[in-house]
Amino acid sequence: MQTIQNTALADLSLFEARAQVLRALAHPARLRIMAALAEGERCVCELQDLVGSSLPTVSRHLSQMKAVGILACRRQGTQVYYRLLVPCLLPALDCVDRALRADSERRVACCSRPDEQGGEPCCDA
Amino acid sequence: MQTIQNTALADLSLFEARAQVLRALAHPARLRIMAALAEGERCVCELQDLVGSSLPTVSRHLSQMKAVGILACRRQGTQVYYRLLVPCLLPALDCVDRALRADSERRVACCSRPDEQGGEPCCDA
DNA sequence: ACATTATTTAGCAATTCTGCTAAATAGCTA
DNA sequence: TAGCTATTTAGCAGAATTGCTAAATAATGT
Repeated sequence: MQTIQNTALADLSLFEARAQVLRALAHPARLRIMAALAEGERCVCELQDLVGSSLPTVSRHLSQMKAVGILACRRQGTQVYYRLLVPCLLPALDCVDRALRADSERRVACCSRPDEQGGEPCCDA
Repeated sequence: MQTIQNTALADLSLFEARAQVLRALAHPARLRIMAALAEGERCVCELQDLVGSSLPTVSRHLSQMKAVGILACRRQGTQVYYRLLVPCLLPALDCVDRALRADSERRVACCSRPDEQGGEPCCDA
């Protein structure tokens, strides 16, 4: 019997694990941190300047990313330097940007009519 | 100047917009849906069987993904078929899987010592 | 030991997300 | 029109996330 879920789709924990990684990325401050770490390791205080939140908040963002294995850190004196462990995430985020561009073009294409005499809805239901 | 148009990603900073797309992915049910739609469009009822939640819940997951522009839908009779709009997200998710594998290997490598006489912490602080 | 700097942890209030049921809407057919 | 199926919307309660301040920990130097 061949249902939709007989490939990798049936594996429950895989999807949960993927979701955890994505949640660890899905925050503007954490994405800002990712972009900074793309250029090399940074200590927590440098990252605080970047994201502009309180230091404990930045520290927790870093912990969340470290907990799912996308960052690592090393201590040097009193400072802790974080670095990116999964470089392929950067091109993956590029795809997110492509999605954003495609979406905004689509909105312009279907919503920019001078007068609104049209009967059908702007985008598909 | 822009029309008021609905939403989501139009007037946000780049990092906020990216985060919204990632949040739209960061749920096991939605990732399951993504995997199914990788093989072609599916109607809502098929996807309900796949994720096993109530129909309204599945519908809302789909709306969330559509709101950020990664899915689109078309109506055929009483059914609504959803499809993937941003195929490059699939290899991007592969990178997430690589991150997961790397993380689990790292845990094995640093935590599997027969006896725990070691003084230093298992992984870096 | 004490002080200083850098970072993390605890704990709290506010917000957001999730999944449900009930009700509304959309399209089809008799 | 009414009746039927498929889907969406509304509204609620419970859970998770966020950002803060205050307190704890870590490494270093006096």
